[in-house]
Amino acid sequence: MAGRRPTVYDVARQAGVSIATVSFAFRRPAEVRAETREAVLRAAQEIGYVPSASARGLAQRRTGALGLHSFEYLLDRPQGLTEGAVPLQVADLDLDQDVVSWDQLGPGAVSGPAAFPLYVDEVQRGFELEARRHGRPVLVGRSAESGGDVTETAGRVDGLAIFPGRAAERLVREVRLHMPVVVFGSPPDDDPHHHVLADNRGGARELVRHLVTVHGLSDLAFVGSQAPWDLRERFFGMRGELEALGLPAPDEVCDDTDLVDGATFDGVRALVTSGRLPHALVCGSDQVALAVLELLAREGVRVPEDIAVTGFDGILAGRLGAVPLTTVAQPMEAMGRVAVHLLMGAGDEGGRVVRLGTRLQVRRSCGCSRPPTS
Amino acid sequence: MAGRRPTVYDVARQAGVSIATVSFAFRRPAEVRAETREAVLRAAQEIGYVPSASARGLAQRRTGALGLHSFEYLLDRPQGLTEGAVPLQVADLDLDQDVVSWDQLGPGAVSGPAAFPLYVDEVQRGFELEARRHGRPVLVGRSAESGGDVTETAGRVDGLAIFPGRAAERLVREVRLHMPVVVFGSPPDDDPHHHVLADNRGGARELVRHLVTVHGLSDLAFVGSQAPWDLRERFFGMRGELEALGLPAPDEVCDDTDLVDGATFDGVRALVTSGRLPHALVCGSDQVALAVLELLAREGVRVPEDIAVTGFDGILAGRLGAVPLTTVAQPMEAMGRVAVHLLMGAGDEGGRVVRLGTRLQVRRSCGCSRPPTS
DNA sequence: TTGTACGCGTTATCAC
DNA sequence: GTGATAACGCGTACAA
Repeated sequence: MAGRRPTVYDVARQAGVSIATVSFAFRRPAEVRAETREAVLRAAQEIGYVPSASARGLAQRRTGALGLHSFEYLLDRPQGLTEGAVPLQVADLDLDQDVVSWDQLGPGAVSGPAAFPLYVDEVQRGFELEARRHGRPVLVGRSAESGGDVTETAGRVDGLAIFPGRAAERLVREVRLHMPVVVFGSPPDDDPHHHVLADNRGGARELVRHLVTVHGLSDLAFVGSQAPWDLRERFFGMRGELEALGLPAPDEVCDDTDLVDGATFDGVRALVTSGRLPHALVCGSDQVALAVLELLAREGVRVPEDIAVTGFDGILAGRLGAVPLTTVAQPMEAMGRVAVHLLMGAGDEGGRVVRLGTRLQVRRSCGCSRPPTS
Repeated sequence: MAGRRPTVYDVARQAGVSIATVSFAFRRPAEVRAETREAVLRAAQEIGYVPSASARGLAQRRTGALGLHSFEYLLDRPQGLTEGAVPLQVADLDLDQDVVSWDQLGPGAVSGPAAFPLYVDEVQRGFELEARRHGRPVLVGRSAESGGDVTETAGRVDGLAIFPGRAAERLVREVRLHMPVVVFGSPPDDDPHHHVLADNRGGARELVRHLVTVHGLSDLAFVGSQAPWDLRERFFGMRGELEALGLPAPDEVCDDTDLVDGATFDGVRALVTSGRLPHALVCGSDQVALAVLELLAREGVRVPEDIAVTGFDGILAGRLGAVPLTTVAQPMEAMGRVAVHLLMGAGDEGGRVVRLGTRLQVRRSCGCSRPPTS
């Protein structure tokens, strides 16, 4: 297994040719005599030659790979929708047993509700699928919100898609990467990057229209931090639709909790204890909505009987709880695919903005008993 | 955006130092005078310097990344559990519209039942999480079952985990990669690779015990190709437990359909039309089980009233159908994490076998009405 | 502390 | 068709 990795020189010696011929045999097989080619390939096979992507990348000035970098705020527990989820500590396991029993693995081992793919994961899925269609390997990099790490990822790829996360929006705007860059869900400023985003305002408006016109709810409150641009857009969308419907719109969100470990949701909690609940809590994202559902359940508030709750994103976890979540779905796989498409478009010079439509997904948490769509 | 990428030479010139100093400023900041370091970093920032991983990898003889390569049989439609799923064709989209409406995206856009993460995806998730804990970027490569592509992935990483898929087992055994390698779910032969696998026999036995002792079912039939090693193990496990319980065990599977596009399941179909159904269909994997459930539903056979159906793996999709699937869950996230752990263990020389325990997940499809576990 | 020079394994441009 | 040989950008002895 170990030992020095064989190089073109080793193959050349083994086959009795020069390194140029070896390179040709691999890259332009047609321009090499058949027997020489055979000999080279056989030699390579025998000694276990694996071309070094580093050397190739250096010589060609391109790596051939595409990158996807996420800035994450829940760094080592992205798998947990709720607090307290402890990732599996592999180092603590005794792997030499005959069978490492399930019980030793703890909750981090299984696809429980805490292990569903989140927003980023579902977009990543589309990214990987599309990249594979182009024959490109994908490099997945993740980091906390410091800037250095993104160049770490960037150095390995020919094009990069970025999830700026909660607070890296400015950082991403400033970084200069000298390669095609796609930014997800971030305001399309005058930066040189491509932008792929969902129609946040439109989606929020459609959702609000449903709550108002179908369920007759008029007193809506928004839950979710206003730091990320897309959540602000959703709040604006909600206000815009309320006004368009002739209803009073709140000036502020009722709870701007940031979804970090141990988020308390004081605003929602205050509403509950005051006993003056609004008709609906419009949450800025599915993850926020799921946390709110959990909180309400603990407090004995029934959804949707006592109050409606909605999300935004359309992640799988929303379908699976005791109260399936009404939400605005983003076309996550499509967003990932579009990002690859933009990165592969060598011609254009960046700065494109692709806005994808959303779809209202009516489930139980808004009060619909027999959802028209699943 | 475009233009030549800045190098250490550019930074050095800009900062008025030598390239060695630039390199030091990044890699051993302590050994460089503070002001020089500042100057270098500022210069780098200004001109948008991104270190080339290719050059670095070449110089250090290691890339710093870990790889995960899957051989897949459903190459461009891994998202579909059923046939006919057509992936989104990004190239056909007009991305210059104000908003690309949802309807233009087609079914490939959304997390529908056809977009759930499959076995490979869930293991990959654990792999990525653990890799990030070690600060390693992950390179995801996928290919059909030809051998060349795996070296393509291998050339880019310091350690590689491989899903051999349906038929690449032998190929993987023969390839010599000169780096730590982990193989998932493949027989632990005398190859130099590490192996991470689930306790297939044990899991199958526990499942059969449940069917026999709790539900009183005795006539069990196995569904699923016997080409992959782990499916064979599961069939052996089933037979072993039946014999241990004093029941007759089938010599052969009742249907060895390979799960490819347009799989017909003639064996199952024959049982249905003959009217002589066994008590239970023990399927070799969840994906097979879900396809069988679909077939039975079309044929008007009720599950679990007319027949019990079980799976193996524990993928999310199994929880979500009309009839939630009783299955044997593998600790998929844990398997991914363990793989990284092994790849990072520089000391040992390969050939370790880690077998992880499974867990019976009782849901509706076996006939349990109020599942003891979710 | 900082600079010079060589090596890392490929690709590609030339001669032959 | 094949063989020398010069980049490619960075790390790092070694020298200064």
